[in-house]
Amino acid sequence: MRISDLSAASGVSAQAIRFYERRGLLTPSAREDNGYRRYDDSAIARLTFIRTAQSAGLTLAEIGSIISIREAGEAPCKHVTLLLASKRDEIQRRQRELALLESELIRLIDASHAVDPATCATGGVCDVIAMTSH
Amino acid sequence: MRISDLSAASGVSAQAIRFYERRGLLTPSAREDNGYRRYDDSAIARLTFIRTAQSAGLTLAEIGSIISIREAGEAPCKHVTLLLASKRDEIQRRQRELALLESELIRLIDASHAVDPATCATGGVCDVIAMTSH
DNA sequence: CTTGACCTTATAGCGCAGGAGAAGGTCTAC
DNA sequence: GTAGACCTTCTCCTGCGCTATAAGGTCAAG
Repeated sequence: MRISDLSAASGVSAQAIRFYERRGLLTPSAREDNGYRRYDDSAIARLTFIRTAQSAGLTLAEIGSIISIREAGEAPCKHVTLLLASKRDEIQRRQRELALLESELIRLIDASHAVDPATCATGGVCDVIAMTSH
Repeated sequence: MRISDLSAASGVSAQAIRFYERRGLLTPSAREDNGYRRYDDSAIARLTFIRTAQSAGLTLAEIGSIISIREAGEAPCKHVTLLLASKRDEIQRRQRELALLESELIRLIDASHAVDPATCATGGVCDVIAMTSH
């Protein structure tokens, strides 16, 4: 299988496949005499794994760390569990940040209805923005 | 006032101030004979405005659009209200995405407890990740 | 023998908000 | 006169995940 076949079979662009290779996520099983990359079917499964892990919110670096452990002959289970838990924590942190920002925005939008364009912030830029609770 | 004075008065680095200038957010009131930037007190208020708007989730481009309207002699109220509303929508979209991702992660973490490292995914990389609901 | 479809590498760019550093000019104090 | 504290412009670097382009090699069909 050559790179365009792998691309067609996996739905991942050839450029992205080469990019993953540079990141250590997927190595061709061999090279042809002319230097072309050669892949076997396991490459399709590998790309599926990468895309699935991405959809679970993992970065390529994190995905690479899982693959490294597996290729070192160990089971990455414990590592994966820790990774997923820290990702969950990160997302929950981010959710709290967004909730704060959302309520702030709603407050500002409410306040904006009470502002008169004719007299607002003639010295500054915008009175509504200035009402942000810092 | 020179750039380092403005930096000290505002808490914004001199490099960031120059960066804002390139983005059209803050122009020095004049240049000294030697080319040094000169600022008056309104620059402090302008930087405070920029930082406040940033904390409300606006990008520099969006902040610049508000400033442009004000400098064109108009009140940016309507524009600001629209901007804040679309920002709120964007954040709510992002919140929904994160909530989905969070429940997915929690599901995977739960499932990971049932996996045996000795027998998991010997052909692939990781069974837990593969359980992601696509 | 040339066209066209593939492949290779290397490099640059996106958006976002700056930070870091080079290479040089300027001004004051000692 | 020289140290050092400013200032100027310029370009590159960061993280993230690619995409796009250039410049060239390879191979089968017509």
